[in-house]
Amino acid sequence: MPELEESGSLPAAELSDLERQVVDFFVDGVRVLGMPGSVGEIYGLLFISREPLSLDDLVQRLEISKGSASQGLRTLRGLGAVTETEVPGMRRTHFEAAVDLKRLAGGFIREQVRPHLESGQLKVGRLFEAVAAEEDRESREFYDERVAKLEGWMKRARMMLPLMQKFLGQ
Amino acid sequence: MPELEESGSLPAAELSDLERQVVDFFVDGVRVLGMPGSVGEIYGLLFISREPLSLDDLVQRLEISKGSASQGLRTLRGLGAVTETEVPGMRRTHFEAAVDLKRLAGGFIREQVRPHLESGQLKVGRLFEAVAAEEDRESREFYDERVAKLEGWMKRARMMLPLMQKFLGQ
DNA sequence: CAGCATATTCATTTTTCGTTGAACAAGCGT
DNA sequence: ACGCTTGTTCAACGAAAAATGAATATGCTG
Repeated sequence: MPELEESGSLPAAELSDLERQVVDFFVDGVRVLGMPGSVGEIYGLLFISREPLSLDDLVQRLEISKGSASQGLRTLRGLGAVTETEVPGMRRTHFEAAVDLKRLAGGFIREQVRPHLESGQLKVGRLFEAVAAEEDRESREFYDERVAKLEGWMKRARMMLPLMQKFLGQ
Repeated sequence: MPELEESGSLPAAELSDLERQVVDFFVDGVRVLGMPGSVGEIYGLLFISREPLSLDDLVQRLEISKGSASQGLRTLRGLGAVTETEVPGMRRTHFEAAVDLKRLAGGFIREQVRPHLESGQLKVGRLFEAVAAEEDRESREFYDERVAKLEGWMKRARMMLPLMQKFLGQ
């Protein structure tokens, strides 16, 4: 009795050698960026798939839970790293990987980088207030210089973002 | 009986408001970069200290274990983010924060970024081999295009490093 | 609108990662 | 050489993050 694999919803073929390697590549990649490995698995498999995959495809082929798949897809959608596509005649929604580097970088910066830079800026503001409360003049001057340096670093970081995007954009 | 606080090695003053804020600022900062919070605590306190601190100073003021302090300092030294200084008449070695952005960024790139990019490059090489093993011509062409795209991304990432360093340098 | 297929949520379990602290090592001063 | 101060290592522990899967929600389709 031969095992079928598609159309219906059956035994879920194991990942090929190539697929496994690509998935692992992206697992490492997203880990470096501070995201859970399952996000990398999902993006990796979509990246190397010739056709869009459904949530259930991902669950079966990657052997992860529906919960992980759902949450991972939400994250990737938020980043603009996957897009939903309607596959004619199929009910469930399918996903494919966005492979435009500019878009990917933009999503990451928007979702993961900017929020930190913004909250950092707020904190620097509060730091200046804390410095002003210092009584001793020499200490205050030292602290002020340090916090000013911090402010400069943050400014540079903010300036670098558009630069990066420009560089990555084709 | 008044509590003394310095020279000897006694009760370890609590962090001031300013110190606490700076420490927290760097805890967040290094977390974003994927490092343990204690590394941020240590760097933060050194950053806002007018004089170099010993390992024991860090243990007492931050209320962390010697183990964390030792390991954190090792990490920071590896990054070039702290330097050892000899304080005359004191046996134990003291540390101060390096506050040159170029140096900090360089250390981070060298220790944390480059290794990943290099192993990534190796993996892309193996991916091309795996693609070559694909029998079906159309599939092979698709896979080859995708892996080539990956290779391009890695190349861009490598090109961006010197750009960043140049931008951050002075 | 009943019944089924699909997707999300979230309390619980599992795994990963960081911290602790005691044991150990290194080296200075007497 | 010995004791004492300082620093490192590492097994065990604990906290935090991720994965799971059952319960719940959503919404087609007939």
